[in-house]
Amino acid sequence: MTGKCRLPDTYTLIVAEKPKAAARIALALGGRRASKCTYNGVPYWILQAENGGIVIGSAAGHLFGIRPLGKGFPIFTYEWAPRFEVEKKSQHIRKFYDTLRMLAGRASAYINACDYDIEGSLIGYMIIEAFGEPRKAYRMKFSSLTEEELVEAYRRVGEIDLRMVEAGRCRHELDWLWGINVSRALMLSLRRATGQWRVLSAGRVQSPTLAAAVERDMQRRLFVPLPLFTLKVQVEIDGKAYSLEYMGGVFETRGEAEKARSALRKAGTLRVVDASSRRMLEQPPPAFNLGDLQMEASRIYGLSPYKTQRIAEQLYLNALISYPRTNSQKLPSTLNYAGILGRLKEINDYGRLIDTLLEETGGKLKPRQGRKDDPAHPAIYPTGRKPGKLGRDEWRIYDLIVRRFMAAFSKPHVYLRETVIFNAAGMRFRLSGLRIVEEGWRRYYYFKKHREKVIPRLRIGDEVKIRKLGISMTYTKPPQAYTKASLVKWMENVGIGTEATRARITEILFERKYLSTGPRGAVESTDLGINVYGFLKEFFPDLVEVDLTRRFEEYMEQIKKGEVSREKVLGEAKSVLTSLIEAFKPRMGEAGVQLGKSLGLIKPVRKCPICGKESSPDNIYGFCQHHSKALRELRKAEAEWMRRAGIRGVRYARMISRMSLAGRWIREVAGYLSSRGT
DNA sequence: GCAAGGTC
Ligand SMILES: [Zn+2]
Repeated sequence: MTGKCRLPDTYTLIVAEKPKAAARIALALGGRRASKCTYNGVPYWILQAENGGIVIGSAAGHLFGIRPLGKGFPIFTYEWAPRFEVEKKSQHIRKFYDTLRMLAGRASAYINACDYDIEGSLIGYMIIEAFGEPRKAYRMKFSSLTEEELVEAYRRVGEIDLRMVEAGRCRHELDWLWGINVSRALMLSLRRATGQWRVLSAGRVQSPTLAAAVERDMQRRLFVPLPLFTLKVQVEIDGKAYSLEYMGGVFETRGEAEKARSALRKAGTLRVVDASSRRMLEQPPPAFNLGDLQMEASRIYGLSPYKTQRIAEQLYLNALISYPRTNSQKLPSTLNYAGILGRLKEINDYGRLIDTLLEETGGKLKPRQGRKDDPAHPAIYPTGRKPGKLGRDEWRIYDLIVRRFMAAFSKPHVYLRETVIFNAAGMRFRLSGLRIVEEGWRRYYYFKKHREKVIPRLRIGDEVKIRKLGISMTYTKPPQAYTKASLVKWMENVGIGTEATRARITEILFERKYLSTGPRGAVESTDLGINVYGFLKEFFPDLVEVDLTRRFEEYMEQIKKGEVSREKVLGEAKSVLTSLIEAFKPRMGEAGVQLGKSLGLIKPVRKCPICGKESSPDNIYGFCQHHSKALRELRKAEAEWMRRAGIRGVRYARMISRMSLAGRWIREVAGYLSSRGT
């Protein structure tokens, strides 16, 4: 270390959460006077201010983690230790750790400048506690990394936020206590019953997510479609055929549909009672937050949310896009939009499009802002830096972000919704057309298809002849399957996990083989998943509820306000866990047998003739519990099928067994019954 | 080996 990289005799060490933030802080406080240095490849900055030296170093997220003290179950003893000692995969942390230790050794004061939330407070404090002196610690508070805000935050640097630190520690420790203990309960149960060891897990975020996925999949597997009838009316206008939509919806029974059809047949013609055209505006979508990006990448390219996230993180590290782990749909007003668009013009694909955008807006660049916000980061936007060679999927994600950014400045998409309403025999029918007036933002972000449909001009009083008239039988539809992306969206909507963890945590459920994906990315539950969910609901019901996160959040708020101590909250959690575990222990083996059976490790006493799993004692065919349930659902729906369509018995069973809309267990049971003629 | 949360 010579010259500009020699540490000043006295200096304040500013600890940032990540190198990119450290760079922004150095730039804001020192401008060109800040010298960038490296130690083991980790950057830090030195600058001389009026009131002494400043050194800016960086963490890389959490440098400390929890490890158990001792063995066994339950386990309530643990300690905080360097991350690279706790997790093998965290070796890259070491060089950040070493650099901060080196920088902290000779500092005379410390400023925690990590993100202003409980995690950031903890990250910075643990470093200062380990390498420095908490008595000389201060806190910088800011919600964005703009120069003005950083300068102001430094000027107003305050006392260290010990309560925030306590809340952060408490959150980690609570998650650890619940997660590790209940995961061990699962694994020990299985081992007690089968002698086998296998990784199983449960946690505050993953388990409610498992519950949501299993519940939805069960509804689908047990779904019996019911018949519905609609009128199919085709008219001829100027020699062209058009299909009309019956505005009364659907008929439940064939009888009602037939009555309507004969009335219509008698009328023979339809009279136009209303013809209108409505101008519709579709506002531009706001710039992406991570969840929206993951949803769109899944919808358009079939990319999993985790893959999308990893790509976005890489684009961010290559300075092509802003910070991606954000919930915000808002672009900062301080951003130089014209500058970014000007640089994006250099990229072939966007040159002409950006010309159009600048012309269209007349240079007035005001983005559409979304509703969702984030305490520390704006929506995702391109930096304008020209990308090198990107892979196919990398380009796709980058392109989505750029186009969505452009679209945010554009005008509404305008179209005409044309509607003609017909009447005959007291029934109403509709013919709808769509004409695009102005492409607007869809010119830039064209991934949502909008099809034009031309319909003839008609006036009130016009009569048209019915050309074809029929009844078609349709069916009620099962609830939509989750995809990985919609499961992540579900987590976002109920407020569990964070941008950084949601996709990763859903992947854990697939890794554990609790869930799998079927056709078109449909999330399906496995037998193991269903049984792990059953286990948790029975012995640790708190853990499958989203509400546990709400309770955690309330505790953290109370700790932040100083209304309750970390020790008190942890003490309560331990006592709740202790009593749940005491109730669970005597039934550990029995619970393990269920898990063992779901994995095929324990032979059933009596086999379900359909799937070979353990028979349910109350079922005359010897079906397992799932197929017994399916049988009950099938019987329940039979009366309804008879009433609506006059179908029952073997014909009913045969029909259902071939319907792809019917749930899998339902089809299997129907197939079994129809092959036996019952 | 088990969680969830930071970031590389
Ligand atoms: Zn079965």
